[in-house]
Amino acid sequence: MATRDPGRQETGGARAQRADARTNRIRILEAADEVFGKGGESASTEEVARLAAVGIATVFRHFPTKTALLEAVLARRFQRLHEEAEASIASADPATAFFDFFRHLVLDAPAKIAITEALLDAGGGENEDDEVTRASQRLRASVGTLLQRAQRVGSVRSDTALPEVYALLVGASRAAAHVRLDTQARDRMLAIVFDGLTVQRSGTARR
Amino acid sequence: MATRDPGRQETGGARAQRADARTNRIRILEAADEVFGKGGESASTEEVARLAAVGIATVFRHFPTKTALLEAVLARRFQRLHEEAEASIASADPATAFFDFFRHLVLDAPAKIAITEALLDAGGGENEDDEVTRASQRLRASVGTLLQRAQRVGSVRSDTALPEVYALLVGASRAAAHVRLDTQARDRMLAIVFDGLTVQRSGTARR
Amino acid sequence: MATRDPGRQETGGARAQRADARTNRIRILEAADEVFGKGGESASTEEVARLAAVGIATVFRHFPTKTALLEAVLARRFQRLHEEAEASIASADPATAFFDFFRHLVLDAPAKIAITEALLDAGGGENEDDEVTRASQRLRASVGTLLQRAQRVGSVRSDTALPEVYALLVGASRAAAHVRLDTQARDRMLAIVFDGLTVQRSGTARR
Amino acid sequence: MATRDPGRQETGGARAQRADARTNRIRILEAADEVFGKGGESASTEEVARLAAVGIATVFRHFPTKTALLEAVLARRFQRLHEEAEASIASADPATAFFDFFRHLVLDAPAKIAITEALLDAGGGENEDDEVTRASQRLRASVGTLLQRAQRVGSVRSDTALPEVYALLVGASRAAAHVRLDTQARDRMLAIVFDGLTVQRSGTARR
DNA sequence: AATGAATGAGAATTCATTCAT
DNA sequence: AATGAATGAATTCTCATTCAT
Repeated sequence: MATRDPGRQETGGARAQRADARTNRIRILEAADEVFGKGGESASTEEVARLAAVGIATVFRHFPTKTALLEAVLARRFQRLHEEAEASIASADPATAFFDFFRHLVLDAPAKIAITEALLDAGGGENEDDEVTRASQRLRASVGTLLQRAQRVGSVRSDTALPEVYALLVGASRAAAHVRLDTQARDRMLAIVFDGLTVQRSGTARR
Repeated sequence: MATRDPGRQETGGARAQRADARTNRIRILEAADEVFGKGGESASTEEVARLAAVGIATVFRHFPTKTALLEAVLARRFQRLHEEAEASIASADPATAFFDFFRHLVLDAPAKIAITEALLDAGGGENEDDEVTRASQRLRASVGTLLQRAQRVGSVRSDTALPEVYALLVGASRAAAHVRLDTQARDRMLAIVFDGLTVQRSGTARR
Repeated sequence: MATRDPGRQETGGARAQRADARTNRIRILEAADEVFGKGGESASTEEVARLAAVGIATVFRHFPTKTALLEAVLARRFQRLHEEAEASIASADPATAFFDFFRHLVLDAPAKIAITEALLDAGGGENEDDEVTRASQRLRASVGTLLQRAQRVGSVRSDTALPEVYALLVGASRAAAHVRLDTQARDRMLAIVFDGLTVQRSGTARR
Repeated sequence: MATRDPGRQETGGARAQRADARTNRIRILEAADEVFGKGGESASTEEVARLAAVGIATVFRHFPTKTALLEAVLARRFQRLHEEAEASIASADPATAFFDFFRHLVLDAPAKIAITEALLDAGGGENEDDEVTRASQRLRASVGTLLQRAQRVGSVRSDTALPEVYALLVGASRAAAHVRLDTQARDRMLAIVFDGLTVQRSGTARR
């Protein structure tokens, strides 16, 4: 199904083939992202192959097990979020950067449910040394940077740390993804969290 | 396979047959709660049977499909939370009732991951008329009552409504269940949310 | 579910019970006749119990296996047809008796598909010595008598014998039961068979 | 499990993969024909796989449901009979063609019980638009042609039509398949039917 | 490197039959 | 004698993974 034009191999055979393979790899990853995004991890690998328009064996050539494929999808998602966070860090003032990234994640969550599913399961103190974990930790580190900078300029209360902020980010995203919220309710939810992140003194009487 | 332990009969022969069935039903539900709690809905019914120490057919006699079993488990969870919420309403002052129930849910979440999974997926505007939905809506209604009472006494800001509060409840629970948080981080997370729920004016400059 | 009034046992305990049992036996047989008639032998025994309004265990008490139940149903059907055939023999002139019985079976077949199913499978040279076989052979014998008498008065050609006549009877019934035939076509089918049974010399040129 | 006998490749390597699949498909169909022929539709798909010497999943790859497999078997049977009928039409004089085809079906029936089972259930006024129905109707149409031609040359009485003739064909076949008939009885049965089909005036006095 | 066919290990579900009351 | 619960074996179908081309 993939172009296997023999003529192309004449000049730089191996390279041509690899380009082909790389194309397929990406097609498969994108298909997998969509399929697992919709059907959860219990969606079938065959479905991925179909959407990617490659044979099932090709999927397994690129990713030796279904788990490997899932991990690659996750790692890619983490990587992207990490890059977005890094872009935020580079481009904007600390407060805007932090809150915008937070809001961005929450707003996008319903469209990419599975992303936040992934975020959840690969959050904090991992131990495995695989690509997913590393990508997840890169993202976490970026969020840490965003947080620190916002705290340094006084836009986020100083008596809070990354673990709970990350947890809130994850939780709010998942909530937005699963619970049906209209635009205004979602904004109000964010307002609550943002207010809570801004307030200086922790609540008094309520317990 | 079922423990036909004669010792069990000691409490009174007459209650036997029917009681046995009821016992099994509960054993199955509890096994299912645990199995689906850990493995998600994709865990196998056979596993449930094994844990409940009954034959597979017994599971299907009590719950004609896997879906029915899942729904029974969910409904039971919702019902319990609903009862806890109602107890809160009855027993405590509005502010304590609301915040304690919120905290209670979040603290228990890690131990009962699957509960919050369930909360997530069966949250808001349902349409089906099954037992799960009704149980879910009863819980939601209880939370609504808790919220209103806390607002009436001024312990929760008045410019917020059930949808986002419920979403936050769900989100915080899930976050606590999945992301590894130590006790202090968890408390700080709650502090942020509670502060956000307490503040009267929605934040100004940050956006 | 069946009346288990202990008071009734006082006068002639055993007898009373048996009457109960006999009633149930018949209810079960009738239910089985209907259930297997519609769903074929692959219909479930539980369905029979439900229709008979007895517990499943009661069915198995009366008929130790599903096969036994099936056989009892069959035997009963054969027995009834046998009785009808015998009644024909007793009451009518030989020609009418034979052709009417033939037609009667064919006309009734669509309503009682399963009867003819049974007829088919238990036709000729049986060897087992069970009740079904004996009942089947009684029916066959009756048809034999009907045939001989019709032949003796010259209404059926003399160069034909029971096996093929019985086969035709069975075949025509099954055809009428399964193939959708309107009334006229059914009559024409019978006319063909009856003409064939009447003609004296077997066809000449056709081959 | 599949006979991956290398010897089979001798005819030409290139045709391999696809050809293997086609071979398997046919093997499965033939196995299914036999298995369902003997055990009826309630025979198990696993049995078919075993007889075809392929894995169970291979059966389901070729025929996605058991029903699909059954239909394929039926369609194939109808198609073959249709082709035989067409061959008759092409090759022989009308009377011989008609009566030979009729006899042929009846003689073969005992060897292929299930064929006549199929004939029975998929005979006349169908409504579904699947392959089985179409194949069945092609056969029926062929028999219609055979009949008309035989009528046109006066070998079959003119006051009869396809429905009852088809029903007789089916009925005689089923009878021959199930009721144990020796050769002579079978011939006499055919003689009766053929005589009935030949006679011009429908019977007088008998009723 | 890519493909589609093949495969066995489950998974849900049904059923005849047995047990305890 | 009657009942309903319990059971394991069987059945249809799915899926990740391997093979041969």
